[in-house]
Amino acid sequence: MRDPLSQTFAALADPTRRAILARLVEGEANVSELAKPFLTEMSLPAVTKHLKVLESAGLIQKGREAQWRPCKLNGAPLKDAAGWMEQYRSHWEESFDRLEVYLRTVTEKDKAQKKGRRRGKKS
Amino acid sequence: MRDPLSQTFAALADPTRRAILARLVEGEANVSELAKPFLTEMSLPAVTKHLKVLESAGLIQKGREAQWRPCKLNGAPLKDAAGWMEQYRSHWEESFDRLEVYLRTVTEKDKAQKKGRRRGKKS
DNA sequence: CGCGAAATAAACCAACAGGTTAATTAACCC
DNA sequence: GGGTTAATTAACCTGTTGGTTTATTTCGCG
Repeated sequence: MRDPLSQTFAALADPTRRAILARLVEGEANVSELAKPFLTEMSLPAVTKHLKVLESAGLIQKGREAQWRPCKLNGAPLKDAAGWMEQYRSHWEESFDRLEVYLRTVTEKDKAQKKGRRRGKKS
Repeated sequence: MRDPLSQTFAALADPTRRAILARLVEGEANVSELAKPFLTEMSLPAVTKHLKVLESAGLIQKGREAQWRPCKLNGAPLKDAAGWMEQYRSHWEESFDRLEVYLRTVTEKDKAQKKGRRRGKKS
């Protein structure tokens, strides 16, 4: 049993699960509705497993309504994940490396060279 | 070989690797410096492997200086990760569920007026 | 050169992830 | 009760992860 943050990131580290979460933004859906887009690539039990991963990471909550299991998104764990990332914002928001920046300007100059005269410096 | 986003999240889904990134915020460090805090829990080759995961996820860059491999943080991949998450901000920032909101207001009223009028109707 | 330090590579292993098929549970409806 | 649908469980398989220990590479230095 891992720590919650690890569990959250691990749950997000799969495109199927991310797609499920994305679908869930539109609103609740039961298992077979969620599974529909994936049934060409994988079986229903496979989706069930993905849902179990999401659920035990706390990213979704599964209810029960007769034979259906309506799933809904729970964003709470993302808060901690985003919080952890926040600490690195300055490292991605620009110029996380002077050399990188230097190379970018050089590249732009190369491209613009044929008639270069002060092009925009960031696309 | 997975898609970049999955790779990024997978790399973050381990506390050792997150700790290494956190350390790297302070500045560059070579492998044995990075490994030092973990050598009670695991061997050096284990750390090397973690670094390889981080590197192939693009989260660090490893240079070479004589027999040292100075590692530096590269925040770029976190940008996409944070970008993906952004879509869910409203779901964690509050009121991702009406019941939740309802309960919160109830709680606030409880705290604020210490003599409740109209308590919750469902447990 | 030869030694010591930094780091990686190789070979191996246990545990887990992600998928399968087949069987089972649970609920509805006639 | 029996059939149908929704979903899960069970048993199984394969590839990957995260760790180990041992050996090897690469460099600086006296």
